[in-house]
Amino acid sequence: MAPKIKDVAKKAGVSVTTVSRVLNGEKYVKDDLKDRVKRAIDELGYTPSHIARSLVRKKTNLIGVIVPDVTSSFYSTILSSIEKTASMNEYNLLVCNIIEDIDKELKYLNVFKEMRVDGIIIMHEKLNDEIRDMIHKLGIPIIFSSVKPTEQAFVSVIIDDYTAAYDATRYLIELGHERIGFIGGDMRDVTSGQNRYIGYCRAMADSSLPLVDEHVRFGDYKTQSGYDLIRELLACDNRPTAVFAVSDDMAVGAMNAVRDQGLAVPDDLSIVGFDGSQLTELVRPRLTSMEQPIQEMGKVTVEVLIDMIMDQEDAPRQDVVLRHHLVVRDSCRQHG
Amino acid sequence: MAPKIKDVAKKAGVSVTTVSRVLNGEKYVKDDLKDRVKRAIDELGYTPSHIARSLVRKKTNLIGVIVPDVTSSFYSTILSSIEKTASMNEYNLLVCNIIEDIDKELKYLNVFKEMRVDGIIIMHEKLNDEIRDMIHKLGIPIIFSSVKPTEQAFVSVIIDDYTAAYDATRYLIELGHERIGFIGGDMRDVTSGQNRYIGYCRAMADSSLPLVDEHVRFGDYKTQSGYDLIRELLACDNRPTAVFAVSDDMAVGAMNAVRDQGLAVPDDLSIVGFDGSQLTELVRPRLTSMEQPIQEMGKVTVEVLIDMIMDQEDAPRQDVVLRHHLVVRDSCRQHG
DNA sequence: GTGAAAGCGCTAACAC
DNA sequence: GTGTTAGCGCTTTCAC
Repeated sequence: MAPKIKDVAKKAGVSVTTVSRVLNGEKYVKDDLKDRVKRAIDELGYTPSHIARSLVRKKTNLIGVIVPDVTSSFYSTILSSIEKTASMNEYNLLVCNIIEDIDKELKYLNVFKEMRVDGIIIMHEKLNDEIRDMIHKLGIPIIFSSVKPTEQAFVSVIIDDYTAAYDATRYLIELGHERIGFIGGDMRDVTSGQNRYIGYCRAMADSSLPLVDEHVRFGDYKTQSGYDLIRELLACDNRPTAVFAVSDDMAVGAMNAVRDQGLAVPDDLSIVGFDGSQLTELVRPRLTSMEQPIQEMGKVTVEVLIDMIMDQEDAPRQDVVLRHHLVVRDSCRQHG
Repeated sequence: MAPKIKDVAKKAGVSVTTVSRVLNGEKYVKDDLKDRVKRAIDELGYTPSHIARSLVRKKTNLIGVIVPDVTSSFYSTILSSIEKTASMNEYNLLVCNIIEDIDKELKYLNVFKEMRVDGIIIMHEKLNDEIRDMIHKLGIPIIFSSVKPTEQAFVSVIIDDYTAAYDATRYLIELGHERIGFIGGDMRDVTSGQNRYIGYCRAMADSSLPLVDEHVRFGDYKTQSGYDLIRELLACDNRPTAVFAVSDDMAVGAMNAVRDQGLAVPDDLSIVGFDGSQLTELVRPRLTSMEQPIQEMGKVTVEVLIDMIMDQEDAPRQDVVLRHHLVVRDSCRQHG
């Protein structure tokens, strides 16, 4: 069995308290004792048990993270930033990949509770009643990243999705496009579904451009859905000359569909994506996209969460709204 | 504070032992007591502390995972499969994303030790002496996934990289190509560096095709490196008509470089990738690739690791070698 | 069938 | 400065 603190104490000829003290860097230990303890620790290859520590300290330094899909370019990037920031602050991650499996999410939420994680990060907004209920009862600091659930009580780190979508659409309008299609997400999602759709609508209306029902389609943010939806758009008579897709994955699917139909981006169709994921630089033509500050979003999420964890007062929290910006690449061109 | 087993016992009017018994599904409890306990648990919203349990059971149901880069298409997919399998078996994941940071890896290995994780999964083979030493001393079951370190003692779940590379090269040869370039990985890596290179060399030699130094380049598996290396290849006089890249990421970088030079895949250059990641279907032309059974690899890794964890005897283990196969898509064409 | 009590490995009063 | 000891929340002999 692994050596315990008692073994170290015996070997160093001191009490366990003293060992505990040098372990925790307290000062009230004479140098020679400290040295003896350190030597004993080295010789025994002793590593304190985080389990036992957590039990008495009532703090695990664990953060539970619920990710919709780690294989997505957007989420894996934000996860990587979360992990980096957590690690720098001595926190460790318990990762749950839900893939739209509500049972799995509930199960994990329960695991997080059993594990007594110090905080939880959630990156989706498809909260059904059961989940919402569970979250409220948990009594553990929770933060949402990249989404803002309807409940005002939850704190989020997000961008202004409405304005970002408005700006993206506006960009196409300024390029001279008038028939601009929209490839949307799930309208049950407020942040990434509704807000982006409304931003698009508003930009169109503000320029007195008509909203054509046929040019507006909703999917699930994924490549395949972008692919399928664009084929529908292309089949319209009087098809759009430009399209705004609410995720880069969808935009890439759209690009592929255009190409597979023997047409070209941006000559036959201009496309602007959303997220600013790695994909934008990976495809040809490179994808113009409304960029979310993904790295920063992950970083800030963890920092605010740790703040919440440390805060005894449980002070009320504001959402953090980060800045978006359009990165122009090669997937759009001037029209007419 | 969260209710504890004692609170449940009091509320149900039984001893903590009895509560513990119904918690752990033992049979020697009368039905009416069992009911009372269950009701008390519900009313209190009691969830047993995994921490306290781990302490006494000496089992955490935690698996530490060391991933080179979660944002890579290959690793995020295998991670997702690992997470799924672990979760199904009641194990949770502590994820470490190292990004070639050896200090971070050492730190995490230490965290894994402190946390008393039940097992560790490592997905790279760049083990320096310090890490190797640490791993040996750990005394925790360890398994390598997708790589096989030099030490025979470590167990791995892999494909036969040598033969896979041989087969990939062979495919290009059978298409009539004779000047076949190679875009390799890090030659310090046995599995994905050396073995794939040797497979390529052997396939060329077996067909009496010359190995042209200029046509062989080494990088770091990433898109950018594929991009840069292919530009070098294209600059050669008598440039290759086909290229084998040892990762899909590199292959995609290569495709982009070809296109950015005003050339076309596969007309001017045939490209075969390696991994069978999601990227293969995302790019145009779609990428022909030597596919690793990524999902299965993750699944088997976890299953074997759990076997090792459960096994008191510490029985010697064999590596698991899974089957590779070439998936032909649109990035290669017949030559001459 | 059920409960009392010891102990898992550690920290933190409290005493000296 | 250092050591004794009482828990942290649970499981598990061992008695009844």
